[in-house]
Parts: sequence; structure tokens; C-alpha cells
Amino acid sequence: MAGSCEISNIFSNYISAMYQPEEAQPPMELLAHLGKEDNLALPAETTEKPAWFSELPYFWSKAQVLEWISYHVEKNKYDASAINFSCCNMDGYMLCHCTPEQLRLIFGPLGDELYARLHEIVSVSDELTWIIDLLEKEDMSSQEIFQDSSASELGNSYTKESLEEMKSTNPFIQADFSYISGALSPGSSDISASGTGMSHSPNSQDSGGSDIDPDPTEVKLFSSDDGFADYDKGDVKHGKRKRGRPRKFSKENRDCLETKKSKHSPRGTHLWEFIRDILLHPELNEGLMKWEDRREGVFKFLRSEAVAQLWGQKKKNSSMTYEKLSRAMRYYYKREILERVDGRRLVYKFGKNSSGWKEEEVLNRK
DNA sequence: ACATTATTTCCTGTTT
DNA sequence: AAAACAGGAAATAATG
Repeated sequence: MAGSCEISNIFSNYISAMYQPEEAQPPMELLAHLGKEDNLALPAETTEKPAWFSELPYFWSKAQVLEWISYHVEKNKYDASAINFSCCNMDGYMLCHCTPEQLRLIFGPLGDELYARLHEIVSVSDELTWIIDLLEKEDMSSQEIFQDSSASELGNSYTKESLEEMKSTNPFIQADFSYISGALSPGSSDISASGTGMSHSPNSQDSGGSDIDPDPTEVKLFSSDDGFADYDKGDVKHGKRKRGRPRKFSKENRDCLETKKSKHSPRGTHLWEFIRDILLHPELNEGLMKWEDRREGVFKFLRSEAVAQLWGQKKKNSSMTYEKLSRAMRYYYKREILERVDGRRLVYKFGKNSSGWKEEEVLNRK
């Protein structure tokens, strides 16, 4: 009941929240707990989610960037007429690479605020993913993590400061970024640093697709008392599971029905887009996949099971495997979203019906 | 309520 | 022998 248990739940919640871009569960609630029960007033006015709400700034589209800017203009009661909006034609990736000076140039005094808020999100996400990493990789429960000396230091300082701060400044942080950097779980031994992308996995074997990842059935990210418990969970070993997509647990949606989602298939919801986005952000993908031929759109899975786990997390399906993911990939051949590359294991190629991966396209934003 | 789309799951067989 | 690859078949979730 006390600390550790709670923290474990908090993280479970947080993680599940992050891996689920559509269903918004206000993270403030969780953060408030971290901050010791309720010492912070919740800026509850988050009934509706902006488009940038659920994604990592790197992946914001131009429209999302604009929305984000508008949000801060409003919030700061800033005089928008002073802003040259023709200069705001950038996507999240570009935005993230702006210096404070550049932002100040475009947005005036608001530029500093924007820079601060932006990097708050980014840095917090990095730290969060570090912890998530530990949870996954070591197959530890979060209690264990927080009892672990070094981890608890990090965990605590981080929960207290960054989370609290970020909460007070940006209530919307609940990014989907985690799907990229969340399970960068390197080897099964090297826990050093991963969230910010430092180590280049030296092992890019030629055919060892399934490395490090712990047994998929062992991944227990979600604690059991929160509605995620009964969710199929793939009893892969014992009884046979039913065929087809795992059934959705539909509880847990009590009053959040008021926030109706208008967009049906938001960007990044398809497997090939997910794969593409990993490829497009090598600084975050920590050796999950790599381009074999950037021009031609040929790529390779380096850590196939890890990618599958990530995909599973995004889809809230803890029993995803590369085998199943690859079946979906093979269906893309017929639709020409992918082209066949035979003879080369774990290698695929984007087809004419895929988009957004070519260098030109990337440079011209999404 | 029904149809379609995009997977997800399972399986058997083949190839590397 | 262990992974991947191939696809067929069927199930399921979300959408239209």
C-alpha cells in the first residue's frame, strides 16, 4: 500500500498511458501522486486534446506545431500579431532543432518560453524512457527498480523534480514517443545509458534477428489491478489462445466518452508507418533497424523481436512477436506498400504505395 | 446491422 | 537445428 506499490502502479499507468496515444488518461493524476499525494493543484482544463497532445515533438506535423504554438500563445496571452506566421512553417523535427535564438527571432519573447516548454517535454521523455527501459529489460517490477540503489536515486530525483515541474508547466505531456525510445532495451546486460541514445549496439549481426529480448511472455509491464490485468496476456505457453486479434478490454472507459475522437485513422497508426518512423529517427531507435539502401528504401531489422515488442506495446498487445509482425509485413507485398527482397533475411523494401520515407519527403516535412 | 480494412493468431511447409 | 520466409485460413477491432 505504501510507496513502492504505489509507484509501481503509477508507472504502470504512466507507461500504458504513453503507449496509447488515443485514449487520454490525464497524466496529471499520476504525477500528482508522485509529487506526494496532492500537493499540486491540477490545472484541469484538459477536456480536449490538441493534436500534439499524444506525440513526441519530433514527430509533430506542421499542423501540430502550429497548434502547439497557438496553445502557448493563448496560454501566455501573447499578442499573436507580433508573430510572423509565415516562419512557422515547420514540422516538429525542425522545431526541435531550432536554437533559442531562432525561436526568439520568430516569436519574440515568446520564443524563450516555447524553447523551454519544448525541451522540457523532450528531456522528460528521455528520462522516462530510461526508467521504462529498466523495467522492461531487467524484467524487474518497479518496486525492485526503486529499491535498487542507483535506480532509486535517479528515479526519485527525477520524479520529484522533473515530473513535478513538467506537470506544472505542461499538462499535456503524455507522449507516444515511447514507442520509439521506450523499449530501446539494449542487451540484457548493459543497463548503462540508453534513453538518450548513446550506445550503438555493436552487434549488428547478419542474421541474428532475435537477440536480447526477454521472453515475450515475461514482459510484465502492466500491473494487475488496473484494468489491464485480465487482458489476454497471451498464455502462449499453456493453453491455446483464441485466434485473431486479442479482444479489447472495454472497461476503464467510464466518463471519458465525452472526448470523442474525430479523426479515424490518425497518422502513424499503421505498421508500415510505425516501421518508417523508427527508421526515420536513428537517434532514437538505438539499433532497432537500419537502412540498407536509403535511396531505394531498403531496410533491415536488427533487433526484430524488440521492434515487435514495441509494436505490441503501441497496440497494447504484449504477445506480439516478430513472426506475427512479419506476417503483417508480408501482406504489404500485395498492396505494394512493401516490395519483396528475397534472399536477405530481415530485409524489406518500401514499395510504391508507401510514403514519407524518402529523403526529399522527410526534408519537406511530413 | 453489415461490409471492409488492417491486422493478429495459428499453422504447415520450405528455405537459409 | 534454429530462425526466417511463405501464405492460407480464420478471428477480431475499428471504421465506414
